[in-house]
Amino acid sequence: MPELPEAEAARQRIEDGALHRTITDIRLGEVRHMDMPSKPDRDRLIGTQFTRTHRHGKYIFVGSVDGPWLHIHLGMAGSVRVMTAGQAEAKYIRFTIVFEGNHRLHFRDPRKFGHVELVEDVEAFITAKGLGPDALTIGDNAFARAVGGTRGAVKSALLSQKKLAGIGNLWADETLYRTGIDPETRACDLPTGKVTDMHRASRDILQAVVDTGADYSKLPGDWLIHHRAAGDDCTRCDGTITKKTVGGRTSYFCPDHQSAF
DNA sequence: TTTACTGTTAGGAC
DNA sequence: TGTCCTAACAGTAA
Repeated sequence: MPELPEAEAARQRIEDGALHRTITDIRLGEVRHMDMPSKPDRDRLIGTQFTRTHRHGKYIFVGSVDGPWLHIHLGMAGSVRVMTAGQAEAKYIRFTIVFEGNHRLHFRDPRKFGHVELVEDVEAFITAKGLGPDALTIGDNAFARAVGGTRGAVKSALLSQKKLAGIGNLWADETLYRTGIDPETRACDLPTGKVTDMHRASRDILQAVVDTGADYSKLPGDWLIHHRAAGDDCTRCDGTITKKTVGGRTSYFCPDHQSAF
């Protein structure tokens, strides 16, 4: 369920298990309708080694010192695993990098919303995509500029990768739940203090999820993530969790303690 | 069998 | 020109 924490966990797995090994082969699985590197692009990587990783929002990059970067986006259901020789293949593997000794980096994506491509320059790529600052490292002022001024629903602002890169549906809801803000509130109507609260909350939430390796079962029981069902009891007041579509996304919130401004 | 889904983006409305 | 919203993408699982 990939948002920033899953992308960071994936980057870490790549960092730990896929660097400094010579690439001997690249295999594609069933990739109809998916964007994947062309044969010439794949051939460019054969014989090289990855030496570094980078992540911006939900976008993952793996690169060598002077070669191109491989960009992986997990989409809606993608995941990355490093496998050693002898480990069984899973289903829905779309892209495999084989290293010497049959060490493998797998990109698994049942729903095929993810993609993989070669990128020459990470900064230029981020600029071209129009991505905002990374949600984990953005400062107070930049956050206020990015999210504070817009006229649409505050939840839509949090979800906009152009304003702020990395927050998805789940952690946008979690942020608003913790800060007591109705997801439909116009961002420009929020008092400055509330915008700061949102920044702190989103950063703390994302960092906490990253710290668990994006294992939701290790997150505290009073988080909204464990109560995303209409009719569940609110864990912060006597209210009831309610479901509503905001900005085209399913949103869970508590109308009792999440107020409009 | 029907419905919902964590992300991104093209295209249209305002 | 800019901002915002909706629909569509593909496949699975409840």
